[in-house]
Amino acid sequence: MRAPFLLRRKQADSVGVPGPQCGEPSFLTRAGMQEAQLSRRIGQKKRLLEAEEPGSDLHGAPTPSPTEPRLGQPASLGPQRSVYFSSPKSRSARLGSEFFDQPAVALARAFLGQVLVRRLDDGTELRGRIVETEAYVGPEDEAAHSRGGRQTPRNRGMFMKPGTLYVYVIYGMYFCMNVSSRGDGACVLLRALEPLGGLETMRQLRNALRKGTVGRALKDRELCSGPSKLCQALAIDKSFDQRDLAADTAVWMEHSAPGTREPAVVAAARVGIGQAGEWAQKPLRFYVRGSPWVSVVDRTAEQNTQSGPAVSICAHEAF
DNA sequence: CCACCGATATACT
DNA sequence: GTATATCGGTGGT
Repeated sequence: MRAPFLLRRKQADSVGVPGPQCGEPSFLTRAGMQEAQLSRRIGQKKRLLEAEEPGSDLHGAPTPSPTEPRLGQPASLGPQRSVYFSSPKSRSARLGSEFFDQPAVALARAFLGQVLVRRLDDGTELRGRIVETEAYVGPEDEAAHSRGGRQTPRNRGMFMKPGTLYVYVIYGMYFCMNVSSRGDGACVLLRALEPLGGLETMRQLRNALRKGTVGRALKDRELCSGPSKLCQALAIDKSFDQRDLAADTAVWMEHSAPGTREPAVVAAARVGIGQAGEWAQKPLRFYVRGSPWVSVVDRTAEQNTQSGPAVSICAHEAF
């Protein structure tokens, strides 16, 4: 049962990381293998992929671009000021540093509806709307990796400037992706996306890493409905740890389309927090009410949350 | 729908 | 050695 998984790993190893990117850390593990593997798979299935997804997926050549200059190009110089009112002309609604500079709870809520974008080495852009997040508020938060002010090589990203990614390995085989917020040791975990573009590539990436039967096709709802699922679907791994979401060329966040209504938000207890005492109960998980893309629905929390459809909450909501 | 289980890197007792 | 911000398969209700 385990054999196919190991086998795939070995094959990927022997193929090796494409590694053309200057500046990419060379200790890439999974995602490096993912992309190597994906390139091969895409080679095989290119026609299939081209048939679907008229928009953004796979317009480029399957060969990886020679370099991926990941430091200091567009975003840091660019149109930082008008994040909220970016001109209709500039296709870039990219969120800049100032957006991430909010306390964890505010940022966790503000993320809902925004679009996470991942550009692969071959130019493929994968997109998903954020529908579920969790806030980890800092050293006082017993459920946070930064509890008690702990700082280790692993969680350093939590203490870096707002917008810094904190990607860590969980249960030995999966990744979770966080964004540092304002406040030392505070961050926001991304838990679920509504996939918007590059779904077939996401399916490939997810399938490539699944153990056991390789056969069955994943439903759209299984692509990004969980913190580690979305990392698989977007090929996010440890090499993304401590990158700047406001400046990186392979991953960034875009403001939701103008005119998009604020989603009704449910506040619920965080998932997978067992031994964190009172902190385990606090409503620090936020998700879009009614979204089918959320990983775990909490009916009780939905009843206790007074927010109905967006129209009726205006008077009462106290963000 | 649910409970159980195994896989297994990292931090901590 | 033990716990963990998970996932997917199996088998039950």
